[in-house]
Amino acid sequence: MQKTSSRALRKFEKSLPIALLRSREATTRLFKPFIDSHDLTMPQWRVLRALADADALDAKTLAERCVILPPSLTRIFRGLTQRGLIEQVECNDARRHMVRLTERGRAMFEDVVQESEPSYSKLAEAFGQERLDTLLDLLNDLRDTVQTMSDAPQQNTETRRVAGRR
Amino acid sequence: MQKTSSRALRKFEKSLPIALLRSREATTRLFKPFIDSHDLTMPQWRVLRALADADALDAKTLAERCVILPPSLTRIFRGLTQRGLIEQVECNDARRHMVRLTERGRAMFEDVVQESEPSYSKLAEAFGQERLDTLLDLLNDLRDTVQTMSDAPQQNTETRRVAGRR
DNA sequence: TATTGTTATACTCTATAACTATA
DNA sequence: TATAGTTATAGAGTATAACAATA
Repeated sequence: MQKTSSRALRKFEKSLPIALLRSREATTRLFKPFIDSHDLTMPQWRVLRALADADALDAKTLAERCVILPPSLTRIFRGLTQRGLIEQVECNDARRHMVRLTERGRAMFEDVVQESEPSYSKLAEAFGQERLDTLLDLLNDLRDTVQTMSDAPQQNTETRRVAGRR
Repeated sequence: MQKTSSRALRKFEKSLPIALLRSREATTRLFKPFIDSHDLTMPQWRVLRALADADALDAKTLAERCVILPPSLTRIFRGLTQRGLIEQVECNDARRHMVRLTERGRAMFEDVVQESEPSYSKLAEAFGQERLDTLLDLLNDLRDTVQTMSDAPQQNTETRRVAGRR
């Protein structure tokens, strides 16, 4: 097995943003019940997930990694702090709002990971672990590529005029 | 070039739903200006995009393809119809709300495609057309795989107990 | 009786700007 | 003067349930 593709894609399926959205929707639907059962929203879960890999992170980093705008993050901090899942950490730079998981927060994170593991294994088996790894690599590289493009958007003056409206 | 991966992924980057979200966010940011300049929201654009590949589609199909819930789609139909971009089509089954692009709608679609083409080309060049094709195949296959899993979620009774909370 | 879509409602997220505090 | 984060606010999407119309 391990085919890369067995059928031609319809035109609609060649749209990258839409393909990403639909794949995410399907994948999320698979794991969302485990998030829901702990009364977490998906953005809240992303914050816990990000903090689980780090000792502590500031709001700016979390906003970037979790794709959450600062105003939303402020609200999310409030909710997670009130529930005792995260706590603020002192920081040299007093402007920064640094947070980390509490013990309770880490326990909840581990619970969710453990409960969703069977679904992940089934997915890895059905889709292929190798292809899953390839997909993750491509996704992360794509993001890096686009971000690099955005950082230096006007390197090629040849293309500049094309952006103009008719 | 055309490397599959040059660096080890951080733990956080191995989360499939999050990787999909971040890649989509980056990709969308690249193309969103062209949607914005026509006063379209992303969901509205997805509807136009889906209709551009078909003669006419009903609400249910559009909801699935565009990842939009029925209540949102009702509102989107209203907005696009008022602007003369889509129109209702008669249908044998009177329950179905079938729509298609108007000439004006198709013209706007073509405008957006044409204006965003340079950005797409730059991305394809920077990321590699082959890898982009591979990514699209993997994304669409992933979606199919998950949907198949969801259709028959309890085939393996061995895993059923694991879903229980402790 | 099942399906399709709309309406109603509550909540959350998105997005921008204005503001505060700190560097 | 620039940066980090919060507050305020408007708008759009998310999600469910209840309903109407049709099959």
